[in-house]
Amino acid sequence: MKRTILLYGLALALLVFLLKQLEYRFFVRDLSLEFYVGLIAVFFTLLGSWVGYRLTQKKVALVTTEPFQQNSDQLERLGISKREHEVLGLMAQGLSNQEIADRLFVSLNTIKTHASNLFLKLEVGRRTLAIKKARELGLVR
Amino acid sequence: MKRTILLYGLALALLVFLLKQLEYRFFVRDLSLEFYVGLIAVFFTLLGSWVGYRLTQKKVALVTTEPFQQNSDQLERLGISKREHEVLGLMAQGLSNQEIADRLFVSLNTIKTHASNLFLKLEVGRRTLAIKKARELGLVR
DNA sequence: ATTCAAATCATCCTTTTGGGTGAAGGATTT
DNA sequence: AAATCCTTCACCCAAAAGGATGATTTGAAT
Repeated sequence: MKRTILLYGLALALLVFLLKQLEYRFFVRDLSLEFYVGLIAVFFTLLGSWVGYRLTQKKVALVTTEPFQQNSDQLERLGISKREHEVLGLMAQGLSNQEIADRLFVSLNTIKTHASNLFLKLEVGRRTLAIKKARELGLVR
Repeated sequence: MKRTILLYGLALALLVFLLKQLEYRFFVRDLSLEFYVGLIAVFFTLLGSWVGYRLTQKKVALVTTEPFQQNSDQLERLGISKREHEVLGLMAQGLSNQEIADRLFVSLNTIKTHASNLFLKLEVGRRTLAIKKARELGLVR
């Protein structure tokens, strides 16, 4: 970002310098104002859209390669505990309640309780919908 | 897109017009060239990055809503029929077998048969795993 | 010390899913 | 015509998931 601003400033300075040179060396005052405006407009339009492209590209890259930074807010908002989040993650990987129970060294009933609470907090009535919603909210994966 | 180009042209024309007016009414030739350049640069930088944002936004939307071209090969490879694929899609949206049956105007048993065949072809034993695998193979969504 | 949320487990009961098998009608291919 | 595939549906049975409720323990906050 700092590099971008720096480049921008340099480009601006360079352009002003070039125009000044033109002005004194070739009496370019005779050139129409439209010409100036057009030249600068084209230049900065290109620069501007390049910058815009750069900025959005970074955002896209973040989204696609690292879709994980917002889950905390949502987790807190929905009141999902650490353990519940853990269960939710294993659920999203396609594990059955029994497999989750074995993995976490607790009973099947415990996982069923966690699952029920998760469904309440996510406002869904089915495991598949819970997984879908959790993914959409960025809570898992 | 045409609207964008049109807006762009109008903005450029408007700016030239305004500068012309300034030039004749207030002898702005006395104002420094740097002022001109700066003004136009800021204006077109904003316009340019707005356009750039617009363009990339569309690209992003396309990417996120349409990541689809490879499923056909996998579908054929796994021998998944049209109807089965349809059921798979509704499954991935979190619908229950009963809901899928209602949606497709067939009986619950029919959907269960499709589901069982899908699990065989996808080599999974659970609905959640089928959804996960289907997603990974690009068969749905 | 009391309160409170989180985590654990249980029991009972219903619904959903999944597995296995069979079968009938339709379309396509051989 | 026969074979094959797709789609549809049925029945039976078992496993998994889900809903409701209550209880115990533990750790953190008040």
